[in-house]
Amino acid sequence: MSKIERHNAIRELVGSTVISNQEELRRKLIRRGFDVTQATVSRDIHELHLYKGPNGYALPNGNGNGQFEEDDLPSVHDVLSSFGLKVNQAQNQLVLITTGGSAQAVALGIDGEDWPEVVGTLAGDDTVLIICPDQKRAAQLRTRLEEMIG
Amino acid sequence: MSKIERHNAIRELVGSTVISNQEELRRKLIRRGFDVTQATVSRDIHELHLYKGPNGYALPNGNGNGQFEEDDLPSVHDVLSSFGLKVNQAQNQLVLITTGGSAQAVALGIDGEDWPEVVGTLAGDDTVLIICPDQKRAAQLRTRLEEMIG
DNA sequence: CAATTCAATGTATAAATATACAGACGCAAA
DNA sequence: TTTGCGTCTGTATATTTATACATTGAATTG
Repeated sequence: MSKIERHNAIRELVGSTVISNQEELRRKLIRRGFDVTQATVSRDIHELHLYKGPNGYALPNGNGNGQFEEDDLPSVHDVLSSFGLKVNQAQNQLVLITTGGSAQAVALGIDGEDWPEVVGTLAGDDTVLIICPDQKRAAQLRTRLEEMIG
Repeated sequence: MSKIERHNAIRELVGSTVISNQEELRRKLIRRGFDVTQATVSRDIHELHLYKGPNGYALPNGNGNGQFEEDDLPSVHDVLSSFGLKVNQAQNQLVLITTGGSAQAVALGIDGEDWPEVVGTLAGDDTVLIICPDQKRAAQLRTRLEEMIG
């Protein structure tokens, strides 16, 4: 994987999660497939002009709006087939398991669709919580997501 | 000289000069009559919530970062009117959409109120999930939140 | 008054971060 | 083909920062 891709990943990570130290960032990068050492992470932080403050690392322009700009949303089909692993349902909620570090991208893909079955989404590292209006529509969405995951 | 005076001196120094590391800050404090060690400087930096970035240390608002003070809970009305966009309800759950990166500040404001309608909150980047005891109280809270958002 | 508590600080060192040096790789020129 | 150069990265370690523990001084308590 390229350095540019790694920088993009770092921007996304520090923009969406709290990263307190370089080791934490390094581990998250490894989970995304970037095999790097602390030295490389330090250099990346320098090159990206990141700040470190009370809440961890941050991007220069504040707390970093979402790394995927509004006009650059990933296709939901692409991200689900690439990163989606499994969907579990609990009443009106779906829990979507993704590959490590991909939850935010997947959530953005889902948000971009404006599906009526989706009230809202919440992304962690490898888990997306999807809130649906009711149980029936959750089941419908689950079927759709599972088809996309393949 | 008092700790408060030292903190004021640090604020002035990092606001007016480039301070790249704690030893440099320590030396400048000594020149102003504050006899301190690196450990004390580190503690001061933590207490003042300073950032360290490409140009050295900076004050919390120095780099345009809009995060709120940790020991100063934001007023829920302030954060909702500033960052709140929309509230959706699904059964006993409310999904509050915020501006990018503001979900945690908003959740903090809500948590600080100890409302009986709030069992708990979960914040992502631009989404806060609020769990309520039941559907009726979720509807009540939704109305209140929407009034605050304006 | 002595004892206790608390905040602040220094010392020593653990943890975090930066960087010198060497090697690998790709590319272009000779 | 070889050579030179630039970029990138890892290893080892230098530098910077955070923190455990002990001490001090002031205020409070019995």
